[in-house]
Amino acid sequence: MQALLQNFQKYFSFSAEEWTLIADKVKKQSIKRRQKILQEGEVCKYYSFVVSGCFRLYGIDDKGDEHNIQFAAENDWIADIGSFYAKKASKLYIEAIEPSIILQIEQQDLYALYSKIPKLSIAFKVIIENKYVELQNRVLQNFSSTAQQRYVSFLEQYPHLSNRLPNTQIASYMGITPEFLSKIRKDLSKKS
Amino acid sequence: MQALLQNFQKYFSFSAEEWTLIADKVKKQSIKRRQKILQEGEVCKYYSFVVSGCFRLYGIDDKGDEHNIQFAAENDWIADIGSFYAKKASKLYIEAIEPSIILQIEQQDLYALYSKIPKLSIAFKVIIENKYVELQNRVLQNFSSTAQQRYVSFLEQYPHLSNRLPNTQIASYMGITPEFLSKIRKDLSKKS
DNA sequence: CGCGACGTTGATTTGCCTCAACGATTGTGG
DNA sequence: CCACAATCGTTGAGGCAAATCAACGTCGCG
Repeated sequence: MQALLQNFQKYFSFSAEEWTLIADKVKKQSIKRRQKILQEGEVCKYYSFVVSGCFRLYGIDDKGDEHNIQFAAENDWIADIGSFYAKKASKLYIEAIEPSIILQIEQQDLYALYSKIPKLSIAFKVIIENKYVELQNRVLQNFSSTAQQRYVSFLEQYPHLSNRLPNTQIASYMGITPEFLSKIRKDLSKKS
Repeated sequence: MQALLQNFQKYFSFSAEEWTLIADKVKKQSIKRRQKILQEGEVCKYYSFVVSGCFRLYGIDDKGDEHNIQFAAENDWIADIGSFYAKKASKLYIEAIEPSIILQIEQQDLYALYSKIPKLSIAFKVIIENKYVELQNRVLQNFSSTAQQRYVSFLEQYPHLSNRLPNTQIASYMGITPEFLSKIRKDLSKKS
């Protein structure tokens, strides 16, 4: 719970009373490796804060291939935003890549807190703004760089992820096949 | 100004006093075709609401090629979110594709309004959530479909854009060359 | 131990790009 | 109002980045 508090206070300071209100609605969960906290067809009921471990948000296409949209490790948030806010059935999955501990808050509880603590809605606005900018940069990069360049900048941008994720997952995030990522890695090792 | 009010009230109802506060900070602008309201290196000072006309948000890569990130036509919002909130120099451009009329609000004015009218920050949170979901779907689609499939769904998803945008701009949005889009259009016309 | 996830390699194929050229349309300055 | 330039859409030949398919070795785990 301390982790959540510290993370929030990076953006905004909450009073003790405000903090009590929030903490009251937050539930701690232990999640096993490969366990899914969201499946296609379900409504995404929770916004989840990762205390420890690592998750991926992904979709499955018509051919049955998986495509990673986002990773979330320590101090990051994860949810299917579209499903969460519209209360619509999700087309995505959220799965633990490692054994993890998370804090979850339900949609209606979060909304209730928004009206009691306006600052909280701004905090969540900031969270999503940052994620939006990240996604936007990713779209731009996908359009303007080769897979090799994108892989190198992935390593630079997410060192805390790249040294613990299987290459299969990184390939899926980059939108390439694991085979091709393997070739990229080979080429890079030759160069140095 | 009526356009803005109607658009806002789709999400939230503001009182007359709240509305006065907001309207007071909003400036109307006429923008010519090809005129830029944001250039690389500038800080994005304004969140802009499109009353009439059409804009594109784009970046230029190392090779000098342009890549469209987003379009905004009537009743849509446009800004470089990253630059706007962090007050950092933008790497992007916003350009009018048609002669346009917009309503602009400055960053510090918007922030001041957030604290006076908490509902407003939630409204802007909703706006960005919707844009986030749109971007996320786009990333997924780019990974799982061919350019032809993506073009067909672009036509379906944005009929109000596809019938007024030059194909060059659509190609740039899709991340393909105009030449290849031309071939896709040819193939599609054969089929039907 | 045996199975499934993971990483790698090679041969072949394909989706899309590059470059070059050409009409048609638009728009703009003289 | 015309002439010329710029933008736009299209076509074709050739090339490259990445996918596909198949095979194989390794490792961790039930």
